[in-house]
Amino acid sequence: MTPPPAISDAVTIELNAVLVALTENQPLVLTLEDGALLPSGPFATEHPTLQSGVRAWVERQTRHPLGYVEQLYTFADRNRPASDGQRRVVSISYLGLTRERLSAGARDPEWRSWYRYFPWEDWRAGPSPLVAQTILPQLSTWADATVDAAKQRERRQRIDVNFGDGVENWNEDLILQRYELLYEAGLVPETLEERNRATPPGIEPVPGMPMRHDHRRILATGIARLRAKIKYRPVFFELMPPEFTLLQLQRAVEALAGRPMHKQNFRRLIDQQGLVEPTGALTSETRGRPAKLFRFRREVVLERAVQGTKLPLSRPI
Amino acid sequence: MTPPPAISDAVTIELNAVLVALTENQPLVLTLEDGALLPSGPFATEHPTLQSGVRAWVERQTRHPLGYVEQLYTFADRNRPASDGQRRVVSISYLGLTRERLSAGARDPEWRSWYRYFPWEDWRAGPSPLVAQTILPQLSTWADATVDAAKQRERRQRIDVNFGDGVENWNEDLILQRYELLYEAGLVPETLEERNRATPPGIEPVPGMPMRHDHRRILATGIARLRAKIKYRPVFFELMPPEFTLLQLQRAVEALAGRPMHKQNFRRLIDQQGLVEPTGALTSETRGRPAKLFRFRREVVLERAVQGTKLPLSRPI
DNA sequence: TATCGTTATGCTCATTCTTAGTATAATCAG
DNA sequence: CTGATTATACTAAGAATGAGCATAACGATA
Repeated sequence: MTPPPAISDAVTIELNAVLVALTENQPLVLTLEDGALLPSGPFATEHPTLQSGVRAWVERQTRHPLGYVEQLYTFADRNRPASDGQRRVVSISYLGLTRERLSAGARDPEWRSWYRYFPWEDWRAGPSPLVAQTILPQLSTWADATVDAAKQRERRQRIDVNFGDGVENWNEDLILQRYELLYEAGLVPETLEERNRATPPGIEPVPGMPMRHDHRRILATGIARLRAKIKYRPVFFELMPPEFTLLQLQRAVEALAGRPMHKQNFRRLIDQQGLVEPTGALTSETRGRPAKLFRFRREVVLERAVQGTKLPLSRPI
Repeated sequence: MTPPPAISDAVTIELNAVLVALTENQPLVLTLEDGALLPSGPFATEHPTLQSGVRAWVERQTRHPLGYVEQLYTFADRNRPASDGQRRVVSISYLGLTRERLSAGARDPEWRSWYRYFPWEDWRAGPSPLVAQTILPQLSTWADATVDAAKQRERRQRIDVNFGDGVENWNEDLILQRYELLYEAGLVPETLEERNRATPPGIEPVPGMPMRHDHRRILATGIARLRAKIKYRPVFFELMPPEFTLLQLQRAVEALAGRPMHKQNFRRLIDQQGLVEPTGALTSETRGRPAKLFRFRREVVLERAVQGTKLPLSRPI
């Protein structure tokens, strides 16, 4: 049932990482070559496991310990097929969370806000005008551009599910599906190279940086996973400094989720679940009344494994 | 940053599948060689993508269309390291749901209830006596068997989180963690071969069939993913015949989740969410009052993509 | 120094969701 | 005809959620 693999079926493994950090309320991702690539490395024989392979070269590159690592997805890259005698490449991507950032301002690697790649995903200040003003009109045109009535209906429905009406029914977890829809509609290029070709007439490309290969898609996958995960596992503490105020914590979660949250309810949930404990200290870095400092109660991750976290991610806006 | 991979870093890809079907309220999984292996196949050059590779050989083997396929996990098998000139094997596993089963009663491949591999995971008839009577006592012994007080506390906590007290606080999603804990405690063998060695004194092995390599772990991963998934995506319809009664649907979900559900609330949720529509027909295959037949409203998967399903999986028992 | 803007924090209230039923209907076996 | 069995409608209590009011404590500034 498992015939001995032929030589030609040998592949090379490439590891990709979506490394996330958080600074000044911006969700950052580590990039190379002017933001065009995610860091990647080979999976070599000396690595006992895949995950240790990732940790090894990431920590060597960033010189910072990786707080949390999780496998994202594996795929055989269609953009780099088995050709000219090269072995086929299989990419395994990982999501990593890290508390501190590499030398700020460095060019390569460089931390960039992920909203530079997906500007329409930032709804922290309310519905993104990009969606209502640029994306939806063009998607609408795209939906109408098919003669097949059934197909037209299906397109409209997909648009509706993924983007809502531009004001309501926004689900931040659908970032990957939205990206794929935009790509299908020809509104975003799949790769940097593709962007350099002529833009079809009548199409105004949606803002947002492309990357090489399928790295932008991998990034979308990582963000999607993280956005989904924070709803049932308090992984966001991996991105926080040892001590923080509740507002800082809220801003961090908002940065990841890309949407605002109700302050009082956020606090209620966080301490109802016993996720934090006061350090006893206060801070007055901010302007108003000084806030208590808290630290994460790492124990609860064990205790709570059963229930998970709940976040007041204010329902579909 | 990505040095050209050396020849020695070439690997062979193996695809594994956890194929699930459902018959007479038993969750079935497709196995080979007397239940010792999950079906697996090579990833060959002719396959454009990984998923199409899986579909290709699975459908050839089972002669049934695969309703739903999802990638599970990728890992470099430690049990089959690069040795004697062989290339290292990287396994990519998939979860597949199928509506019909292969020739019933066949020996190879053969459908088996997954509870033969994880008997303690079946709580449909209430708390599994295996947990309270066999597993917990032995885990308790294991926890005490370390002198390090901190470690002891940590072990106790893990046991508590994963198994509850044998009666309450059972979370069906933790099947993988439970399996890993049992393995760590030496209560289940990792492989078939391992079982054949001498059992340590004082340890009564927990019932449940082992498999070869790490296939039992892969199976646990698949079940865990499926149990988690049905809570927010109505994938269980992929396992149902075209028409069914609400009780049949409930029994199906219970078979997957391994726990009983509240009948009235189950129905309420299912139709509140518009997941089904009556066919107009009744059935009296059962003894009592005839039940309406329903069919799945496939459209809602699109409409509902935002919200997902909700199931009255009666809270931690 | 009094006021204002700003942030922190405690508390309430209406609404919705869940859980756990009770009650009644419709069939079959005997 | 009776009891067992399954289907289905409906309800009451409690928990969780979403939204907001009210008050506290600070710095800046008039």
